[in-house]
Amino acid sequence: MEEKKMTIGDIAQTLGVSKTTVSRAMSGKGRIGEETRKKVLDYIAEHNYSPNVIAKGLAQSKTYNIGMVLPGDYNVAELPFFQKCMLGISREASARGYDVLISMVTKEDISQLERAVANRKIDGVILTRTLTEDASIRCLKENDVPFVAIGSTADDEVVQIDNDHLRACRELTGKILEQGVRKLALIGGDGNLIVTADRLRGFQEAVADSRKKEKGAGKAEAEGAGKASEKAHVETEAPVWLNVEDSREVEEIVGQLADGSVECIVSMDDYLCGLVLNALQRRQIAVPEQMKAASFYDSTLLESRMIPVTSIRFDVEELGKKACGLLMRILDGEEVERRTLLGYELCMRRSTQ
Amino acid sequence: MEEKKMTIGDIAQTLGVSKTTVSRAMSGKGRIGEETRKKVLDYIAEHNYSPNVIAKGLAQSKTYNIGMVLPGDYNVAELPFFQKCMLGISREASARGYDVLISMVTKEDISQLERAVANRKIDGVILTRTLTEDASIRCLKENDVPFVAIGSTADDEVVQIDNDHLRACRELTGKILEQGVRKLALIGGDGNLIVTADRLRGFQEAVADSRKKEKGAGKAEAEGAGKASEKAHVETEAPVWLNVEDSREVEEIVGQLADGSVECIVSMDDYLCGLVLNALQRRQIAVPEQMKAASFYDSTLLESRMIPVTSIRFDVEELGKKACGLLMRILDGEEVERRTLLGYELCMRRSTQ
DNA sequence: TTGAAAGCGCTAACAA
DNA sequence: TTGTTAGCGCTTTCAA
Repeated sequence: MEEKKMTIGDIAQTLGVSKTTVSRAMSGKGRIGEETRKKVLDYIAEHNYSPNVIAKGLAQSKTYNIGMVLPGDYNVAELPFFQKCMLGISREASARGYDVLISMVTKEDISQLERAVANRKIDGVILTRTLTEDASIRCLKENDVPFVAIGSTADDEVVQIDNDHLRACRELTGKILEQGVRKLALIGGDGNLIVTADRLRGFQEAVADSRKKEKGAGKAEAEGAGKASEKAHVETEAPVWLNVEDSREVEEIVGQLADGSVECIVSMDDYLCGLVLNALQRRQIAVPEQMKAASFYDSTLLESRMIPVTSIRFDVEELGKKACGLLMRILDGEEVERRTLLGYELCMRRSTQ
Repeated sequence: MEEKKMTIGDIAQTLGVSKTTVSRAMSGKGRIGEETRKKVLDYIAEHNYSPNVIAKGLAQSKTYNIGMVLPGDYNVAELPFFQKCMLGISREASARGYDVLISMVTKEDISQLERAVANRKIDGVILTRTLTEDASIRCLKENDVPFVAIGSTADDEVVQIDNDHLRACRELTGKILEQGVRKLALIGGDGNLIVTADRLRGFQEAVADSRKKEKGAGKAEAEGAGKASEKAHVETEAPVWLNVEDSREVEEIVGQLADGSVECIVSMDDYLCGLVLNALQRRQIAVPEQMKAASFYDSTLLESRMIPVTSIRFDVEELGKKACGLLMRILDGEEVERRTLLGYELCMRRSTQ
């Protein structure tokens, strides 16, 4: 009853041309008279016909769908990161005539992705995070499905894009150290994630850097001050906890740190940082006077907190967009850069003053 | 190079049967000899062939995709609700052989949904929220796309499913009133959302109810107490703020309420409640001693807070699953109930003690 | 510049 | 019980 059921054949018939002509007019491929072309396009516009993408896809062995792989784990999935990323991807895909199909996977179960691949429902895939031992990546490679990974991976064959977490964490840590804070601690989540490892390295590099500088300074001083510098090094040795999951663990860690052995706690995401702030508050430890805090992502999770929290901000929507753009280029047969690093923004706030 | 490119024709040929036979063996439709059937299925299993769903779809005018419509607004999209919902939907869909295609829409721009519909990429749609003036609903109706709405709407033609927010809010409010709290306030977000209206009504009904009871009690007393009861009524008149968006507004509201005119603030979602707790903390108002607080959703947003917050918990994954189940039944041509109300769980916690 | 015809991989009458 | 034959709506050689 709608124009909906109109086909390329109907148009051809009423216009007295062949289906081929109509097809050509729309795609712009192949020679076609400017006149007839206009005639067809006008008709199409007037009756707002839109072609059946499924049929088109069948003929071209394309689907005009891209798959987006999301974590299906309970707590992880809630992070605002994935939603923002989805926005970027879906906008970019939409602008290019693609739709986004989702597959929610866990470390153990990637059946949704496997199904989408086996059913040939997608032309390519965007992974929204990477694991050290990534079943999704294996699946995609085995089936020759083009994909790009948001996040980093050691596998050089993988087209990957991410914010520069290593540098971000190094700069953040460095800035805090520059402010005169000596004793830092780092708390992070899943150690299987490559970001976690990257941030850890950034953190450690900054700490080591500062130690080196002090050593230099120490040496200069040492000529008059003897062993004083020796102790400074030790103090810069920074404790790290990974695979931290719930508030119980955080409580315990904060308990251990609160004895004055540490001056600033860097958390690897806003959820963890929230738990840290919470634990501190419970112990009546004032931020930033008695303990400083810094975090990653700068999401709404911390927005509603008492003190503005020093944080790294990533433009996640842009990340999603760029990732999608990369995938599109791959689908178009272009060669693309294997590794893209996006920037970040350091937001120094009251929590580390 | 993979078995991937195998078609029903190849199988038919190597097995010396017709394509129809293979098709029948797989679908179970039409008569077919138990023997040949087994032969075909065995072959398929052995070579792990999986049929081309696109081609199948074209032949049946089906896509085996359902659309999921998500809010593309910035702050809203971050709510954990949608992620959980997505999990439920995608699990159920997957189990039934469907994939999930996403469309992110805003109040002004539903172009992604329109595209998916125009391109016939989806067999049906699940809306994850409803607006009073809903462009998505209009679009779906106009194009005869089957859909179910998560959330409520006045439109009786729409198949809708939701948790019973009205009762939930009424019970929550009632419980708090029963505890002897007199003066309540309600803070909510977008007044355009039907849930907002429902919760408001629940709140007001509970307040009115309690007033009525007091009136009854008041009358009994009145014989000896004169005008005392008169005042009690006035105190139960509860202030309501809707369309509250950011921390600035919340700060202002809490400032007004903190003069002792109100004993408990009910927030319509965890984000708002977080802002309220924040504002209270800033003013050194102790929860629950000086001000009680209650919220909706019981999400991780509040999990990392000092005090456990009284809240309504909804099983959102279940909601998504059920919604998807409903849609599947509609797609199968079944008649389904127009309105499904799911339960909730009242979690009374320290914040209202 | 245009059109006819053969597919894309599958389903579904209709025969056999 | 099985096979034949048309399609589904579009693209794409290959001729004209």
